[in-house]
Amino acid sequence: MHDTLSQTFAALADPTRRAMLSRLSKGEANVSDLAKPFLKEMSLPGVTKHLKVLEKAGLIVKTREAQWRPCKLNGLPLKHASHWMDQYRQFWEESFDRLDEYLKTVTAKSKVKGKKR
Amino acid sequence: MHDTLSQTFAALADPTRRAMLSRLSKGEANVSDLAKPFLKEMSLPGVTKHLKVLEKAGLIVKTREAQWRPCKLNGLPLKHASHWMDQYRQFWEESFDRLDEYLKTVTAKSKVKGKKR
DNA sequence: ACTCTATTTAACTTATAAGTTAATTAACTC
DNA sequence: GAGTTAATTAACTTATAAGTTAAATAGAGT
Repeated sequence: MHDTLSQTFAALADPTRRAMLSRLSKGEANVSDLAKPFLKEMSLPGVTKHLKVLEKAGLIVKTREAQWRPCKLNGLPLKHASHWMDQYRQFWEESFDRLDEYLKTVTAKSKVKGKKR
Repeated sequence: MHDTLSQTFAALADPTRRAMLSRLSKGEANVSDLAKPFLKEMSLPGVTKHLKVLEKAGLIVKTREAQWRPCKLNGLPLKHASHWMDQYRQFWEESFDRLDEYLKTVTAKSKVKGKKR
């Protein structure tokens, strides 16, 4: 699937990539900076691949500076993802449960009323 | 990767599954209800598999009612995902760009100052 | 028990993701 | 131009995801 939202979520569905974004939220970093915390678990080309996924998803922007490739975070895809999630906010906010409970109570009461109590 | 956040994002990284969640945000639905919009593009077992992914990610809860399996949306994983994203909010909100611009201006000015203008 | 509807499981294929090592490109330094 | 550092590409392996068809299970209704 190559729709934008799917690409964004797919890119976020990996702890290594999320850690890279977290690092970038503290400021620009080049590839070897970003790789450093992972080189015990992973090869450098492995890191490059993760960065490619993030770049294709538009979550990072890679520029050129001599032999380095400074990367910076781009929030736009996160904005879209976050807005998509907002439509479900009622399903995790406490007020929803309360409203739900309230509506159930009301419905129950009107049923009793309908029975000419 | 079987960490919770990865599972959530992976489950969301598919338009069919997101459409199913959207349907469930309008109320409970059983498997065939959920399947209906996709049966031109996909077989029923295909649908079942998508629902399993959503269920394992905790995004839906499946119950039993005779031969039907009513599903309902569970917002908790979305809550966690949304909170995770919040740490990046500054990267998509306009105020960030402004702060960024402001800081650049300040820096530029102090450089001039440093030159004993 | 037979049958119909709803849903899942099994077994399989194909595509994609995630990782590797080895080789290559790019830009710098001496 | 030889060597060094930074990063990527190529070629490959292995694991997982996404889909299929065919068979099986679950629960009614007759």
